[in-house]
Amino acid sequence: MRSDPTILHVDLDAFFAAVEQRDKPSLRGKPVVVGGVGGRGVVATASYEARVFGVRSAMSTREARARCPHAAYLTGRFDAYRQTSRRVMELLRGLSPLVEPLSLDEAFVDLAAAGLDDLSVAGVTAVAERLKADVAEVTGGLCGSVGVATSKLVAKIASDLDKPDGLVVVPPGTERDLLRPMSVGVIPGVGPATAERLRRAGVHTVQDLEDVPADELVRVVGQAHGTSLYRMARADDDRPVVAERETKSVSVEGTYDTDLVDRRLLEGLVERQATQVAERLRKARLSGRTVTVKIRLHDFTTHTRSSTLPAPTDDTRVVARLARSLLGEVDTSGGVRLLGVGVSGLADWIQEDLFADYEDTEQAGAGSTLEPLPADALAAVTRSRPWAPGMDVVHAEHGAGWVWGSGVGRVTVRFETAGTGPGPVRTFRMDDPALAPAAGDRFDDPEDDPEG
DNA sequence: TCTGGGGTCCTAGGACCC
DNA sequence: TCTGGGGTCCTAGGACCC
Repeated sequence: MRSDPTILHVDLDAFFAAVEQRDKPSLRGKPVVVGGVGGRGVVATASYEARVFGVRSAMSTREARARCPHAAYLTGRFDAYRQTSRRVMELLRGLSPLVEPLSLDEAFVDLAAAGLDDLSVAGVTAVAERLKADVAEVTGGLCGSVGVATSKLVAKIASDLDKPDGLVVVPPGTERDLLRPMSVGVIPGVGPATAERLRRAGVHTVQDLEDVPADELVRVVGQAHGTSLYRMARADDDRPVVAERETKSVSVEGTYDTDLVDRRLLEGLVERQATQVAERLRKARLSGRTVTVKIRLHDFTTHTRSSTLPAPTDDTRVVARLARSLLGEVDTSGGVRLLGVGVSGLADWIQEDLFADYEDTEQAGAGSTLEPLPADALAAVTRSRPWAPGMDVVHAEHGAGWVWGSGVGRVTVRFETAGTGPGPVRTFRMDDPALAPAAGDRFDDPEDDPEG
């Protein structure tokens, strides 16, 4: 916790709905609900006019319609939201170089990095007031609620206290008194499940939480959560504002209006999602090793199946083939309501580096000096693990490697050096096109095989 | 026909290695 | 030959956030 209130949290009020009302004057002053409008949609954001009728985020659209039939129900226009968000984030970065976006409509700003002379309560209040006016100006009239405090925890809670269009600065030294009477649910990370566990232990307020010893908290909610809660209960939070955060995973999922049973349809959908994920990976210049499919069945039970490749990929065919194969490991005969495909284990080396290697090899092989791929290279074929489900494993005499590209009469293999990641790329002549392996196939080194 | 989509982080068990 | 601990990686599931 800092000695001055230098952490600012901004949260744009009813953001998606506010953008819609800004862009469509006929919606101003009226209930607006943005979210899924299909049979299984949920509310992403309700305007304050709709909240009067009890419409809330995460509520099913069906229920929202029952509560507020006369609202305008809109699907999201995310490009517009992103554009507006970008303007706000740029504004914040003009205030301080240290800005941590949490989502399109929320960010922390580190005022200690802003070069301000006056970090008193009055000083940061003036800064926050000016910021709110600037937000309205760059967004075309949107409101943001602002909290300023000595920590992320308290700044975030403060921004929520006077919504909409709020401004709360918490004077240093008053944090614990502010939190004590509040429900434990105000602490980020305490959701319904944790709140229920705490309730059963007799803990309802932050004050109650303060009275629980650390080891008991760990027993009730686990190691990481318990130690963190022990500190949060005391407003003891020194988490820094972090500007850059690495992407850890990329995924696409979809919920269908009716439960799907047809295998061919499911396979087609999963392949399409795999294609979208791979496209997004390439666009972001990322590649990843672990492919996961997510399957939510008719009864809302959710299953995931994942498989990790020896090397990262952003290749549509590799992701699609693996995803389809993982789908096959789950019994979907009762009907599927949601399907998803994700890639994680993202690599710190990017596509550009691979292309550099690949193109070098292509040029090196252009003079028809390619070595033939030995006939026995394709002797053994396995269609299951350990390498990866759905991938053909082929054996070569040239060490362990992955087929990186294959074309007519030609196959390119990127070899691996055991344990150290990507190795050299080599291209071989493929004399029998019928045997041509596909990208993602693995060439295994027979000398590694204990059975010879 | 209650329950989105895109993420992050944690836990727990097993494999494997030293 | 047996016992054992620690670390890392992988997988599955779950809680949580906006």
